[in-house]
Amino acid sequence: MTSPSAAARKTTSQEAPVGLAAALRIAVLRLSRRLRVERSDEALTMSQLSALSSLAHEGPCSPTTLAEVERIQPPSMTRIIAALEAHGYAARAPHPSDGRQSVIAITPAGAEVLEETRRLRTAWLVGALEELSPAEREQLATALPLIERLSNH
Amino acid sequence: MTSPSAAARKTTSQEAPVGLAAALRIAVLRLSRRLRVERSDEALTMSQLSALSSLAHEGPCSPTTLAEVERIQPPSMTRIIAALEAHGYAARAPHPSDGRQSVIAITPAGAEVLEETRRLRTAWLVGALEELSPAEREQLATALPLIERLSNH
DNA sequence: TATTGTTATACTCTATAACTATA
DNA sequence: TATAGTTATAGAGTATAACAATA
Repeated sequence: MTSPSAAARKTTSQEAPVGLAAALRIAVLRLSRRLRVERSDEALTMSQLSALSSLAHEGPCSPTTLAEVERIQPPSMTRIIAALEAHGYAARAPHPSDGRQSVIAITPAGAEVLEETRRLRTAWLVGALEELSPAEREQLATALPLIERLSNH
Repeated sequence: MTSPSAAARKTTSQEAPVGLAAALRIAVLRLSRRLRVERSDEALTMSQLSALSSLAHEGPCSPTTLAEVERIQPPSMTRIIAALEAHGYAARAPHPSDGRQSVIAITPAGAEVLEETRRLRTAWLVGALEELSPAEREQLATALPLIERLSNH
């Protein structure tokens, strides 16, 4: 299905939006493939960058909390944090009162690389977005919170 | 970044839509995670289903053509086709005039499972979409072709 | 020589199960 | 006993490099 949007649009206002679901699934798969390929720098992977971004947003928190925010399992987060620590972009401290927990915090280097990587990493996507018209970018921005709501369903 | 849409909207109509790019990247990563998790049946993976869908859309074609349509490298497509053949959902025939090429075609069983899996696989997403209003689904359907254009950039 | 496709290998991302340490 | 986190292991998905067969 090279262009599933026709089927998507057809069923939009119907009661069971199966066509829209199928088209969205494929569109998201393909764009995520492209985004993985188009990371030119080798510093941070997408998952690491997303976790670092969440860490900046949440403030210092436990690995489990971060796993919940990222909607992955704790063992997966263990590996991501290990990579961020190895790069010096996150630091671990013991929890003041609960010896089982760790507190993960973003480092100044992490905050710096986050800002810089955001610029570099999104360069391809920015280039692609610049080929859309302002009105089309507005349509995309309108749809983004809807996609976020789907992820939280 | 739990809700990047505010930043996204803010920069939408500016010349360099960096905020929109960053938000879209994260939204796509998270929704693709959810979609991977929410495949309850174990019959076909997302990549296999997408390839089978492309095969149905393109008609019989070579592995290289299919790899180009799916925007992955030929060795990756080799594995996907092998899985589809093992399931009996795709069949391989020699090219009539070029001995180097194979012609891959979807089988009746493949077409059947494609239709059935589409229904089952998208059940979660359909459920999520049904919590949007018809107007919001319309907004999403409007944005979908834009996402497709980004993937083809 | 150029093209098609496969095999070999490696890396990322993620999961579940089992374990340790602490509460 | 329950919770936080790690380690061990496995599987999907993808890539590059090297190869074989054919044009």
